[in-house]
Order: sequence, then structure tokens, then C-alpha cells
Amino acid sequence: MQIKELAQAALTDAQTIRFYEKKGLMPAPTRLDNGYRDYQPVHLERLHFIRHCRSLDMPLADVAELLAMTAQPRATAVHAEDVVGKHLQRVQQKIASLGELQAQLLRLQQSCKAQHANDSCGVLAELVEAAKGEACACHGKRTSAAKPDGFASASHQPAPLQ
Amino acid sequence: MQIKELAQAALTDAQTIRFYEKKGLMPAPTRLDNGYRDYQPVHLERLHFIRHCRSLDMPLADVAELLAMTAQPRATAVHAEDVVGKHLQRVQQKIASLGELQAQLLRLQQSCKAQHANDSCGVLAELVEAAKGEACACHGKRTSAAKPDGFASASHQPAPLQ
DNA sequence: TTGAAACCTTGTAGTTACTACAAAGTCAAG
DNA sequence: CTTGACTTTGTAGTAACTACAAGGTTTCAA
Repeated sequence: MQIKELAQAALTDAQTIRFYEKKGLMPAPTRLDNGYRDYQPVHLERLHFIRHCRSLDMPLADVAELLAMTAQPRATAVHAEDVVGKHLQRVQQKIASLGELQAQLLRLQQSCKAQHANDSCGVLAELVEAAKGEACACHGKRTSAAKPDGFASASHQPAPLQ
Repeated sequence: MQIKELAQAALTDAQTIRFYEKKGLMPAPTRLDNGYRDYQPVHLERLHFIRHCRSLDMPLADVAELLAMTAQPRATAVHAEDVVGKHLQRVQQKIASLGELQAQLLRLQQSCKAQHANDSCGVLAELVEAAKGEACACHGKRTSAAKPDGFASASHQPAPLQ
């Protein structure tokens, strides 16, 4: 199997496969005389596994861990649960943050409707004012706002959603 | 005002400010004789605005757009609503995807409890099987799964949450 | 035979919004 | 005079790819 064939079978891209190989997630296949990669069915199985985990939005580090476990016999049984459990927690945390964020953005939109047909847009005015106000601690909490993973957790008046 | 003073006033980092300057979000301040940046109150106001938008998880491109609007008089009033509205849509879409994802992960965990105390962990077995199955189209839909923004949208049996 | 099309190889750079580090210059206090 | 805290610039790293460049291979048709 050439790389493109494998890619198509897993509905992914040849470059993605090379990327996984470089990262150690896919084993390096044997090469043909011309240097082309030559894949076996076992590679497809592994690639399917990776893509499935990715469809569950798991980071590649987690996938690598799970792959290592599948190679081991047992003893690691509970650990696989942990990996999935931690991922679930991350997802649930993101959902919570985004819920708060949504509430804030909806409030922002509301404030616009109240002002619209006016000189300046209410949204813009609101943003400018919010940024000015001493009371606005929203962009202060380094522990929660604009985190590296790209999820802000809204912090001023975290009104419950509905 | 030196850069660290400005940073502390906006509860952010000096390097972040230089980063914003390089990206054109913060105007280059005048320099002191020694080459140090010398900031005015207007810079703090702008930085506050940026950080506030970031606390709402807006991409810097959107923030730049909003900043450009604040400079303009009117005519752009409706457009600011659009920027916020689009961002809200993105957030809501993420919430929906993550809801589906959560449901899938919960199902995965369930399947583990059913199997546990067995040879191999149910989670792992489930993952391996799911990846094998022809029926599993989850990691096939290139349009929805594992998108560049890092949000998978689960696609097999998108069972409603609760 | 020549050329084009479609594959393959490697390497590099780009994406987001920073963060961390290195090497060097500046300034104030003890 | 040294120590420490600040500043400057530049570079590299993060996640998971994606896109591109420059070249080699194979196959098919004119």
C-alpha cells in the first residue's frame, strides 16, 4: 500500500501520516526500491485508531499513551480509563467556560439593541466602557481568562445560563 | 510609564505588550534616551480594550477590526455587531460540538464499567473496536471531525445529551 | 521520444496567541 | 563595584496539522 492509498482508506491526508510517523505515532514502514513507503494492513488499523481518538478530540499525547497501552498486556487497564476520564473533564470544563462566555456575549448584544440607531454602536461603546471601568475585573484573572488553550472563562457577573 | 508598569496596570505581561506592538494592535510608543518604551495613559486604555476583548476569547484579528472601528466616527456601527455576532456563533458552535463530544466520551466510559475487572480495559477495547469497524464513520467526515480549530464534532450516533 | 500528469521524497514555513529563553545594555542601591 | 531589577532585541517553542518548494519516479498518451 502506498501512502496515498493508506490515507484514502483512513479518510485523511498523506502529509498527516508522515507527520504521525515523525511524531512516533505511526511506525516507519518498509520502503520500496524507489524509496516509497510501503504500508501493511496493520498500519491502517493503527491509523484508524489514531483518527478515531482524534475525532474524540484527544490530544496526540493521550493517543500515544493509549497506543502504548494496547501494546502492553494488562496492568494498565485502569490507566486507560484515567486518560479518557481526564479528557472528559477537560471537555466538560471547556463547555462550562464557553457557557459563561456565551452569556457575556449575549449581554453585550443586548446592550447594543438598547442603543442602536444612535450615533455609535452600543456594542463598541459597551466594550470601550467595560475596558475602562475599574470594576471590570474580567481581564484580570490570569488564572482563568484567555488561557493558553484558548478558552476564556468569563469572570464578571457570571450569570447562570438561562 | 515603562513597559512593566503598563503591564501590571493591565494585569498582563511586558512581552505580551511587545507582541501586540509587533502585530500592530498597540501603537509604538515614544522612546526614552536609553531606548526604553515610554507609555502614556492612552496606551493603557487601548491595552485594557484589547485584554477585555481577549477575555471574551475574541481572536486578535477581530480585536484589530474593532479597534479600527473605534477610530472611525460612525457608518461602521452595524459592523461591530457583526463581529460580536459572528464570535457568538463560533462560541455556540463550539458548545454544541463539545456537547456531542461529551456524550461520546460518557458512552465510552460506560462501556468500560460494563467490562472492567476483565482482562483488558473496556475503554481500550472499545476504542480499538470502534476504530476497526466499517460502521464507524466518526473519523471520516473531514468537514466536521478534528477541525483546525481543535473542535471535533462527534458524528456517530449523535445522541442528544440527556 | 518527449511531454504531461500524478504520484513520491525531503525540508521548510505558516497558522494562534502567546511564553520562555538568550545575550546584552541600563539603572539604582549598598 | 557589584548585585539585582529592569530594559532591549531576537529566536524558539507550544498543537496539530497544512501548504509549499524543489526534486525524483512512474505511467500514459501523442
